[in-house]
Amino acid sequence: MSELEDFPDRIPLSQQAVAARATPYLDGLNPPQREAVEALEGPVLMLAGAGTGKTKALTTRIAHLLNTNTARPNEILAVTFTNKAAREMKNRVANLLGQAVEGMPWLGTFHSIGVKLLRRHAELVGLKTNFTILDTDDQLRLLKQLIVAANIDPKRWPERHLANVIDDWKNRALTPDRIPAADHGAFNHRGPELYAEYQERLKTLNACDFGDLLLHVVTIFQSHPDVLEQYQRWFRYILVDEYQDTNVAQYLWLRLLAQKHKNICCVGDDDQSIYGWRGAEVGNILRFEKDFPGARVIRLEQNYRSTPHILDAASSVISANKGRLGKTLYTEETEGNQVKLIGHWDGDEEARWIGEKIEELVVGTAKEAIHRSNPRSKTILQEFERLAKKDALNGVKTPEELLQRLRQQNSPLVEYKTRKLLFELCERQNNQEPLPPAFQKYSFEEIAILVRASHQMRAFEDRFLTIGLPYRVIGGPRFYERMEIRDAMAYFRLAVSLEDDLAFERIVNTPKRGLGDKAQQKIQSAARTNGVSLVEGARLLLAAKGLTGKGAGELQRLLDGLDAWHNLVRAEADHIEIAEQILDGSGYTEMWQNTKTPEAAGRLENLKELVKALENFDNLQGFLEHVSLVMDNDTEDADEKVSIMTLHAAKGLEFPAVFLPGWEDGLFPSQRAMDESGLKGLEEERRLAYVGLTRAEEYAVVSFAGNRLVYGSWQSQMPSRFIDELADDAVEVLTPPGLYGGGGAEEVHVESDLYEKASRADGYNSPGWRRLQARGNQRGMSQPRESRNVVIDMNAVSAFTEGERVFHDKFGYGTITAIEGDKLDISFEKAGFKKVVAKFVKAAEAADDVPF
DNA sequence: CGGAACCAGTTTTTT
DNA sequence: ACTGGTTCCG
Repeated sequence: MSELEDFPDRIPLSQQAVAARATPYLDGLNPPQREAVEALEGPVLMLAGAGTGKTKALTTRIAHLLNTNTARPNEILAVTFTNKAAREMKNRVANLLGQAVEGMPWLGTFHSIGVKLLRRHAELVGLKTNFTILDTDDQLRLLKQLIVAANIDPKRWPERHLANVIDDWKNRALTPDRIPAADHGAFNHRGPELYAEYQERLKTLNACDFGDLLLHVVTIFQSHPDVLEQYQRWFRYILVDEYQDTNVAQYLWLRLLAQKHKNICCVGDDDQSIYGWRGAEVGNILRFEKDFPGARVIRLEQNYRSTPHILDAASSVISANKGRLGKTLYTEETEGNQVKLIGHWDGDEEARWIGEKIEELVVGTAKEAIHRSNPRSKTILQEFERLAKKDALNGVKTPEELLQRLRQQNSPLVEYKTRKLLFELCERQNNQEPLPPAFQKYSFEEIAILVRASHQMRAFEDRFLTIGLPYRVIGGPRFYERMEIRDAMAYFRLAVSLEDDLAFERIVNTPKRGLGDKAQQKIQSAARTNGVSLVEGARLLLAAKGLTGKGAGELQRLLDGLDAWHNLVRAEADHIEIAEQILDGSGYTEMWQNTKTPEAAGRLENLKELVKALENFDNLQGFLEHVSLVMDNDTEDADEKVSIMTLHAAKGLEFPAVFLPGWEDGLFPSQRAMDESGLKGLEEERRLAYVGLTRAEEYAVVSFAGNRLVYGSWQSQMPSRFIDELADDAVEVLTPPGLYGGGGAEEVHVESDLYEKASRADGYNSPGWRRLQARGNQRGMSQPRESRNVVIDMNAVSAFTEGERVFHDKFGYGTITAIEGDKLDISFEKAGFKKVVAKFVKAAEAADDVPF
C-alpha cells in the first residue's frame, strides 16, 4: 500500500521558506488561532471554547502543514469521533487549499483508522485480515448465548448489562487478563470470566466488536514495539479533535503513536465534555501538559457565535463547576437579546407555548421574503454560513461582492452582525419592504429545540403535528439499525461468507420457514459436534435426515439459495443484481409485501433504498465494510423544518434560535446522573447546560414546567438549579399566558378571590428567581407588562399556612405539612406526599367555588 | 407456530 | 404509559 511507504525524514521548511510561501488562509485568523496553526512542531493543546473557531484552526493547521510542505498528506494522522466531523474536515481542508486533498488516508474517525490498522496486523491478535465487525445486535445475541451457557438467568442478568460492563472495560483498555480486582464482582462475579469467553468466541468467529477496533490496536502496539515504531515514524503529525471525549483506550493509542515525534495537536474543551457516561475521560485533557512536557497550551476564547447575553448566561452556569482548565469566552459584539426564561404549568403547556412562539418567530419573515424574491439568496446564505472574519465584509456593497469575498475567505463561522448586513444587502437589491428589527425573525430551519432526554420530544411532536408545524427529529433510529435493513444485511453477509454464523442465526427463520427453536438447536449441535459453521452443520443435518417435514424442505431451499448467491459473489456478478436476487429469492421481500401492518410499506421502501445505496460501491464486501463503520443518517431533506434533538446530539451545531425546555431538577439535571455519579454527574449535566446555551446565536429561551408526566404518573417539578445559576443580567423573565396571574392585564382581570390568591402565590421564589424579578423591574427593562401587573410578593408564601387544606389540579386535595420558601410539602389525599411549588396550589375553598 | 397475556425497564449514543 | 420481550396456551 503506497500510503504506508516509509518516507525518509524530511527537514521542515525554514521559517523564511514558510513565510515566502503564499499563505492567504492565515489572514482570516485571530492571533491565538494563528498561533495554533503555526506552532507545527511539538505538543500543542488547543483549548477552544464553544464557537471560537476550533475546526477552522484545526483545518487550517492541516492546510498549513501541507502547503508549507512540512508534511505529506499520508504523514498526517487526523482523528475525529464522528464520520460527519471527518467529512467536514476533509472538505474544509480541500477548500482551503483550493483543490481536493489528494489522499489524506489517515484522516478519519478513531474507529475507521483503527480498522485500517487492525486489518494490516490482524494475525497479531489471532484474527484473519478479513474479520467482520459486529453490530450491537450481533454482540447482544452472542452475549446472551454465553450467559445461558454459563447457567445464568438472563432475566436477572440481562445481556445488556454484560455488554455495558465489557464495553466499559474495553473503553479502559482492559483485556480479560487485566481486569482489576475491584471489578471482579462485576455481573454477579461472572463478568471477567464471561468477558474472556466472549473474546474467545469472537476470535473463533473471526469477528470484532467496536471496542476491539481500538483495544486490539493498543494491544498490538504494546506487545510489538517494532510495529509501533513503524507507525510512530509514519505519523509525523498527529491532530485530534474533541480531545475531551477520548477514553482511556483512545488516549493510550494516541500517546503511543505520538511518542516519537511528539508533534501532537489536541483540540478540545473540557467544558463540553458530556460523554463521561460512555467512558470519556476529561482527565485526558486536564493532564495533557503532564503527558507532554513542554506542551504549548493555546486558548481560543473569542466567540464568534453568540450574543453577549447568551455568552454570559452560559459562562455563569459553567463557572459553578470545579476543576476546569478555565477559559473566559468573550465577544466583540455588543447587541443582542437576553436569554428568555419562562415557566409553564406542565409539559404540554410548554410545548404549546413553544409552538406558538415559533410561529411568531417565523411567520412572514423577512428572510422568507428574500428567499422568494431572490432565488440565489439561499445559496448566498449557505455561503455566508462559512464566513468567519467580520472584517471581510467591510466595503462589501452587493451580494455579488459578498459572494466573491466568501469564496476568498472560506470560513465557517456565523455572527449575527454580518448576517444582518446580508439581509440589508439583499433587501437593498430587491427593494423589499424595510426589514423588521434584526434578530427577531427566523426560518424554521434556524430554530432548534434541545431536550435532555428523548422522551421529552413526544410532547413537541404531538403539538407540532396538530398545529401543522414542520419539524424534524435529529438522531432517531438510524437507517442501518432498522430491522429490515439488518435482516437484508445479514443475507448479504452470508452471501459473502457462508461462515458468518451470526448472520445465519439472524435469518434462518426470517421469513418464517418452520425452523423454530428445536430445529435451530439441532443445527447448532450438528455444527458444534463437527466443528463446522452453521451452514455446514445444517447441510450435515439434512444429509443425516435429522430434520423432517416442512422445515427440512425449507432449509434445503435456503441452503441452495445461499450456495447460489455465494457463487454469484465469487463470480463477481453485478452486486446490485445479486442483492435483488437475494431479497426476492429468499422470500424476504414477499414477507413484507404480505404484511398488512401500516409500517410494512415503509420497510419495503427502505429495502429499495438499501439496494440503491449499493450503487455507490463496487461490490457487496465493500458495502458491508462501509456500513459497519459509517452508520450515517444524514438524509438531507431540503424542506424547512424546526429541529428537535437531544442536547448531546446538538454538540457541534449552532442555531440562530434555540429553545431549551425541561429545565427542572430531576429531569435536567437528570436525577439518574446525580444518583449514579454524584457531583461528577451533576457537573457533567452542567456542562450539558453550557453546551445547550452556547448552541444559540441570537435567541435562546430556557423553560420549565411545574408538572410533568413521568413514566405515566404526574410529578411536581422544581425549576432546575441551573436556572438559579444563570447570571441575572443575562436573563429576561417572561410570564406565561394562561397561568394564574399571567397573560397580562388585558386577559386576566383580578377580580375574584381565586385570582387574587393565585396571583400572590405566583412566581417562582427560589433565590435566583426572586433576584431576577427584582432586577428586571428595577432596571425597567423590557419586562413584559403582565409581570409587573402581577405583584411578585416577596412574602408570597404567606398566602398559605401550615395545615391549610389546598387543591392541586393534578393531585387533588391535600394538606400542607411544611413550608419552605415557595416550596410546600403537601400530603395529598389521593396522590400521597409531594413537594410542590406554591404557585401550583390554591386554597381548597377557592377551588370548591370554581368547578374545573 | 402464532396470538394473547404478562412483566420489567425505561438518559444521554458513536463507531 | 409504553415498549419489547418472554411465556403460555390453543
